[in-house]
Amino acid sequence: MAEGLPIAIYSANSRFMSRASDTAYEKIRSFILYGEARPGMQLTEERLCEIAGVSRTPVRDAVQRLENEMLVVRSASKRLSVADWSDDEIDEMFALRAMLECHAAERAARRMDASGLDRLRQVNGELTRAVQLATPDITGFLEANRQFHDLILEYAQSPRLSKLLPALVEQPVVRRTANQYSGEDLIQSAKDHDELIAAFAAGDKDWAGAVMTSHIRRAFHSFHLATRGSETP
Amino acid sequence: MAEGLPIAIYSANSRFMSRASDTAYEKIRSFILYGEARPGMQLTEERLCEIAGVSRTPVRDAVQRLENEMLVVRSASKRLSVADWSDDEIDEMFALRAMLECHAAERAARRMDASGLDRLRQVNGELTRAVQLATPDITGFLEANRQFHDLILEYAQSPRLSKLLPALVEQPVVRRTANQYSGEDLIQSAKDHDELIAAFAAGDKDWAGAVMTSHIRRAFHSFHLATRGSETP
DNA sequence: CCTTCATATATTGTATACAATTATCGTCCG
DNA sequence: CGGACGATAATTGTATACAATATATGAAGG
Repeated sequence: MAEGLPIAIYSANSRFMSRASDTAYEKIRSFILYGEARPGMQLTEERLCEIAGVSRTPVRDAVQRLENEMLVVRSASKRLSVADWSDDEIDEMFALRAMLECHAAERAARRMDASGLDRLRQVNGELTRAVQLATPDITGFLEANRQFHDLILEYAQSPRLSKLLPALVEQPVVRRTANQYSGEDLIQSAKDHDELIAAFAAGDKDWAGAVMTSHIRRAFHSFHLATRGSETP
Repeated sequence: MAEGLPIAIYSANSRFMSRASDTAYEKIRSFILYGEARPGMQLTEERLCEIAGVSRTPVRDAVQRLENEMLVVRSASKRLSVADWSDDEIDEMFALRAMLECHAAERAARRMDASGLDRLRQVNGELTRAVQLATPDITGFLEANRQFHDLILEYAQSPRLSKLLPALVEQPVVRRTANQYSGEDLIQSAKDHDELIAAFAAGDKDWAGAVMTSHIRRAFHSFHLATRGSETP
């Protein structure tokens, strides 16, 4: 991190990584999230070495990280496989995420300053631009969205939270949800962010927390609708 | 685990561990929590090898786990040191723990069965016996307390939660709090557990959640009083 | 044909040597 | 005297060989 102190990392992948264990982490993660990996598929360390192009030592390092994020699971006999989340587990991820992001927003509301507000406004400006196009720019939306939530986590100033939250914001779920968003949903997201900024500017932690909670829970229900039809959870 | 499936592990140390990386984890953890380690003290992998009596490979494995629990921290230049939690961080741990244990209790309330209730009653019987002695048996209390909360986590049936919670229940804090407990506080703990069991028996998730929240927050305030005097957080 | 057990194979776990990086400390120059 | 620079030592990162463990295979016995 540039500042040299514990800073929020919302997404699991921070920017500048050069070590073999980091590239292994990135490559294996991509293989699981966007590659040929399928839920439940077995993984051997040797296979992962081929994918990552490094030896087993850094691969094992990367695997332990992925295990913590529960992207890979380890059987009783220590064999690895790609995680296969049940519907209940995904619901639980959203529920936990809603709680923790609400808490983050509350803390951030108490610690926000003018510079933070500026940065939030700028990022949400980009987000708004991305979603107001004739054909919304989903990738641009996702990146700005990540930055926005990352900023809040930074201002929450809680190393614990910064460690816990990333494990609950898994890209496959976020992406699947975003792809199903209607243009209207995306615009509502931008509006939520605007309201969050207003709550931060007012220093009203309860307001900020409430907006964040409904923001996440709306995403939850969009996801539900998109992946499982209209049954209410 | 006996059942062979993902089961809650409330305390970070499960029972039967034989591999070098596991013994390394245990030994280093004890060194930090109960040994000569001091907050901020620098650690080298070589030194940790001596402590654990194994080579660097399993030590590095153990260190990564301890890093996740934030018992050790890594500087920008990758050097290790014993974590030094600020007051705010400890407060934050209690706050997060209260949220997540409340959530666990709510889930457990929906999933509790007769066998679970029996097991909870038995464990809390042991806890009650330990605290009703003329000179309370703190170690016995801690062990029964751990088992009690562990059982709830097991019945919450949330692998995510089982992964997140242990990082928030660090023994130094628990122990320091317990040592400061008055006999009356300990007896109140046993009563809280009785009420939790009642809530579970009734299948009332809101009741269970509320009791759990006040249970944790009382511990928080005992801790505050014991370590920082009467200032209200 | 099914089960049991021993052997072979695959896979994970550990130690160690070496490479890369970072800190330390003394020296030189202003 | 103080700060920049460079050599040396300390520390972490990676590859690889070997050990331990788990799974698969297949033959023998019922």
